[in-house]
Amino acid sequence: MPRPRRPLLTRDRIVETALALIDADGLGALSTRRLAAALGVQGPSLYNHFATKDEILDAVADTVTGAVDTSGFASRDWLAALRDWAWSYRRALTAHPNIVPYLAQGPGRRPAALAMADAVYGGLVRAGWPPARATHIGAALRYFVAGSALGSFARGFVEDPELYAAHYPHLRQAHRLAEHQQSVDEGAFALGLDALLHGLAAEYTHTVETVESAGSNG
Amino acid sequence: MPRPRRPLLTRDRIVETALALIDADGLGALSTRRLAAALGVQGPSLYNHFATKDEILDAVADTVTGAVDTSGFASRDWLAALRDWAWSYRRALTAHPNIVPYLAQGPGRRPAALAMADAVYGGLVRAGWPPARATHIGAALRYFVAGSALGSFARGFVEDPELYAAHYPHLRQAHRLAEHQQSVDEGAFALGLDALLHGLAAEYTHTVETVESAGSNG
DNA sequence: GAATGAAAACTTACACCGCTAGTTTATGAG
DNA sequence: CTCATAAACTAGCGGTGTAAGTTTTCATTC
Repeated sequence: MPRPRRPLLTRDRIVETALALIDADGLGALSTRRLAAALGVQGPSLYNHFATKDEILDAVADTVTGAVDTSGFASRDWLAALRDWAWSYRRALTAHPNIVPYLAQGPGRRPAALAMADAVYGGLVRAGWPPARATHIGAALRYFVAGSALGSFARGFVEDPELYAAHYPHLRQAHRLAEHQQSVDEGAFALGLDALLHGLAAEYTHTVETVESAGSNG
Repeated sequence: MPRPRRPLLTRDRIVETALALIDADGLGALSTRRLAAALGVQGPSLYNHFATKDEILDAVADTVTGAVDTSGFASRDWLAALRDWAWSYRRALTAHPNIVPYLAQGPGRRPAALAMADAVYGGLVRAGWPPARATHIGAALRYFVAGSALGSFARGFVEDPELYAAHYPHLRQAHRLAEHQQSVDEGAFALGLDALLHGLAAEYTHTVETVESAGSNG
């Protein structure tokens, strides 16, 4: 089959199908040949649209990150905006958990990740945080969200309860975690996020409001 | 070469060499043939000592996790113990950043990860936290540490400053992040950890101390 | 001490992987 | 109409994890 009258592939169709395969079968199960087959095409044809497989994965990761809502930084106070963003970020990642290990390794050349970082940083600076602090806060929350989406505490626990009872006395009920995985993960996320934001709010009164009053007085 | 008089391989030697290769060249550069060559042996010989490559990686991940110090939970108050543990955990992971993407995906069948979870959970329960809360706190801190070791904010940024200036106004100086990567990451970690612990301390006075006094009064 | 079974190296080989090169033909621009 | 480009193809390279079977040594048992 030579060049077809209507192109069989588009970047969007490739990315869309890749994400569906990753969601269904995991990151390790995505090969260029399998992806091409799902698109009704031979493997190397993908290279007419992307230079490497990693470029495809970057595009997939970017569409996932693109679903994150940072609009709160334009309309709400910084604390509420951070909370909204963190939850939206978490929802976007847990909707496609299999791509998270790839996605979590830095923003790279992915526009959506950079736009997100830009919005968060800008919102915090506008709220009065010193630039260095704004960078740290954005990074800290990203760590927390990415970590929570990547390494579910419950996932990967073994079935046999005896194994835990014998060696790890406090994990006697660990096998129950699998049943409640989602609620454990969400509970841990909610608790950790609240604690983080509580701590940041305290820091804010010390750092920003003190500086502001000192500045207006001097 | 048939069976040698003295075994050429041991599990320990395999794990040690695998970690060295991963540290040097990254996770993706570790193949069974390359690992075997570094050990002076042919590829399939590894399968006399490990059933799969993943089993080797699990063992590597477990030795890294084994370096984490949880002794604080036996000797210090829970807040100090959590802080010590989190820093030790972070140091253990950042000493071998290339294995983190593999390691961060849950405790699985790795004894050191399970022992760590057991120590943290036990320490928190002993301090008076309700079991469910103890689970959540341990998970939340693990999210944060793993996320910080995995997805450095700075790593992966592109060289060209113009690229950022044009599209992401607030990230105008983002290219500088690469220069200060380590200090940004450590600063973000320190700030986030302090905020998290600050929030947990506040929660503790509400949850545990209130319950205890109510219990002693009732 | 001989016999035997497991252990630990080997070689060979399979199916799959990402990707390159070169071919063919349809498209769209001049 | 010409022609470079685009988008599909086929063939194939070097690499991957690992299964299968071979050989020899070690460790154990009679």
